[in-house]
Amino acid sequence: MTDFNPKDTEYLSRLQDYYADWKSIPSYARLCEVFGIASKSWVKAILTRLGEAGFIDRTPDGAWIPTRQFFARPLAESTVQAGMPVSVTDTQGEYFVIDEMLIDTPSKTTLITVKGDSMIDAGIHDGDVAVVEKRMTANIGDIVVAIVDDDFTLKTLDRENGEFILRPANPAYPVIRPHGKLEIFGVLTGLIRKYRR
Amino acid sequence: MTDFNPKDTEYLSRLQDYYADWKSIPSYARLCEVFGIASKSWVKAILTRLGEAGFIDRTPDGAWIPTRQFFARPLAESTVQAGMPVSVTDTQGEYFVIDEMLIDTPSKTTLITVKGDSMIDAGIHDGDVAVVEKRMTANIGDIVVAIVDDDFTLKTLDRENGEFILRPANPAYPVIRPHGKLEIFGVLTGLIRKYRR
DNA sequence: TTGACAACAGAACGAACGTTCTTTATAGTG
DNA sequence: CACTATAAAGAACGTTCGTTCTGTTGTCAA
Repeated sequence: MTDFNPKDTEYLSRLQDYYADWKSIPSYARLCEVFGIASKSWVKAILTRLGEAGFIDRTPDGAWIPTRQFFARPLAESTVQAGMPVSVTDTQGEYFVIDEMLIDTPSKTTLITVKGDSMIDAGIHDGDVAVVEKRMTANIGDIVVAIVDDDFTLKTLDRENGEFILRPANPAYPVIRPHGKLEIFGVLTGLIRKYRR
Repeated sequence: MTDFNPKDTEYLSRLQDYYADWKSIPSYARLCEVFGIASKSWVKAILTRLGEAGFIDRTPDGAWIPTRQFFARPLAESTVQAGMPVSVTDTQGEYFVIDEMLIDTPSKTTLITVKGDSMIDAGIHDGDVAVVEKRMTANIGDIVVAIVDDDFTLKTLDRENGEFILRPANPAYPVIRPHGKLEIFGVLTGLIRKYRR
């Protein structure tokens, strides 16, 4: 078995292009066309090398699947200490898939556009998109989407005199003390902001 | 053939969760386990309905693949007017793909982890991930990643007496007045935050 | 010019896969 | 109770898949 060589880079990009189109890694027979070769066994050798290089992996069933590295978005790190900028260290080898980072359980995750500035001190602005994992329990200190009197609100969950309360992150808004029922709709697990360009 | 019914929603969720883990749609046999049923033919019936509902499709080879709708998640809208919560309108039919929303030009986009709190008043916290589109020009008012004296920093671009300056969004930090060269590395186009769970 | 190795091609084979058809269980309805 | 639709189980079958083994071609160096 030979090592991953520059020629395999070409095969990798062909595979990436196919995957971008079809969102799946096809059979060896179809990969012969994709790679422009005629030998299934050689396709297997190529995929094995790509696998050893960390771009693809296999399921317990033996099916080839892309890894994080396959989607390859470089993650750099800007170190700004005490306001004085230090260099961006291009963290080689570290990769990052946005959807995967933000969403663990797709079926339980909802996105909610935030309206209002009642959480502005927590860095949550009007128009931001909140990533909310639907569940009925939360911990003190979590930012939650709560259902109070049949209405939804995004606040920090806290406790006062043994009762749950909902704290805004803006002194201009009052603490919500739900008398009676407090239902949790979900917990804030992520935040997305888009700047107009 | 029956219509897509509420029970299929459960099967769809299972499939989405499996796909989130393995990035592939497995064989009917494995889907029996995933769905918790014992019949391959019924799995096929389910997938056919999911296909007719637009969540999955097939390649020319017959392999099942996810569609855009498969990844898209519902975008709800929480209207919080003047701090008083109003109901979440579950915007039916509106979908949202995070990667696609945040990244227009993948090849020019870099992700940078933010360190420090010099932009905290702009709602950019320590540990947030900045989505940066690499380009050398920017407009006044844009939040930019600038290269000052061979160092990188995230600040708002402004102008003072005909000279470019970099404003932090935190009164505790000084305005940076680069004497001489000011290079723009890129422009902030998005922001991602992950809350620990 | 020969040897060695990398880069494929091709065939053979058993296992797994998708498809189709038939049968069974469950739930609702009149 | 019988009838009907839905939800699933199960078997049977031809095709395709991945795997393995062997054969061929090209290239470069000694």
